[in-house]
Amino acid sequence: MQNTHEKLELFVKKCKEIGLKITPQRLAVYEVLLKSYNHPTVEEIYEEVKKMYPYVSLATVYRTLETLEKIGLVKRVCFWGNSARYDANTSEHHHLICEKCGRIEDIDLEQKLAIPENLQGFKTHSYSVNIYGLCSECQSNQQA
Amino acid sequence: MQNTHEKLELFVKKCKEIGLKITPQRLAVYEVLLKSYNHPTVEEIYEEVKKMYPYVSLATVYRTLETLEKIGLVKRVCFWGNSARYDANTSEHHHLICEKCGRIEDIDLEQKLAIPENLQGFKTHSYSVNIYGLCSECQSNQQA
DNA sequence: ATAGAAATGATAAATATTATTGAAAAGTTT
DNA sequence: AAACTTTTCAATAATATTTATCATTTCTAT
Ligand SMILES: [Mn+2]
Ligand SMILES: [Mn+2]
Ligand SMILES: [Zn+2]
Ligand SMILES: [Zn+2]
Repeated sequence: MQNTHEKLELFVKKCKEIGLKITPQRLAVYEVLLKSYNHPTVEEIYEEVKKMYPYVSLATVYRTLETLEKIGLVKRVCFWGNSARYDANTSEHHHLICEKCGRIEDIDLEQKLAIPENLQGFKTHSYSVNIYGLCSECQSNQQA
Repeated sequence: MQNTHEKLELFVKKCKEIGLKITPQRLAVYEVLLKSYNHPTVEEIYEEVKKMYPYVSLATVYRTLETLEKIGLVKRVCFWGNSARYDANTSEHHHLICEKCGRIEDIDLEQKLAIPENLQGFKTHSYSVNIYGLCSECQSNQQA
């Protein structure tokens, strides 16, 4: 597992390769996402970035996330609620989702699925497992 | 596997039990979803319902889908794009998603995952697998 | 048939996302 | 370095999606 600093260096390297400019905003958006483990919404990332760059625009955050996704450094996750959430952890991993509050946690599943490369005409390349349930907090709230 | 008619009867029965009124709009929305196997968006369901009830309101479709989900007759799926999609197939099954065009197909995976009832404090109750790839149509388009 | 409760339709409001645009920054050529 | 071209930026406008409001209609039990 790489640390934030190494990941940021990788980002800089990748940008140079592709010919993307390394702007403070891009770095800030990526850094915020690297440091957050709760799969934040665009709005949440925006609020965090604003602490460093108060004049940043929400549209810039949207654009940057789109760019980061395109070059494969972040993933868009969208299993709950109706706003997109992002994840800087691009390694194959799975999610535990609270159906009450929407909390999304990473989970490392030992069990692996063997997915055929071709399935119903699709050429497959990855899979993800979402496990649904109630987080501990929501469980205690429900009892009350 | 029940047919549409049986499912609609079950719906009527369930409504009576819970005290929900059986309105033509509700039946129409559910019927449209029962007959569609492509996980349509709300807008798509609305367009279909309008063919039967030209004066139906989009808000009613949203409301009805929410109600149907609440009583467990439909599921909201949201893995691609940024509008909700619905599925009247509530049995445990999984999905094949084309990352190019967003097509979502059902898939019957023989492999099963054994999910512990308790995981990281969560009380789990179900899981779903999303397999990502390119549909056959998008594969041929890409070669051109 | 009537009354009361609940649902609908039309529309407004709220959220979420994308497109546009002019300016600034960076890169190139001379 | 100046002039020119290209890329990116930020702000805003525009669009898309979802939810709330409320007067009216419909459903259901009596
Ligand atoms: Mn994750
Ligand atoms: Mn399905
Ligand atoms: Zn929760
Ligand atoms: Zn496709």
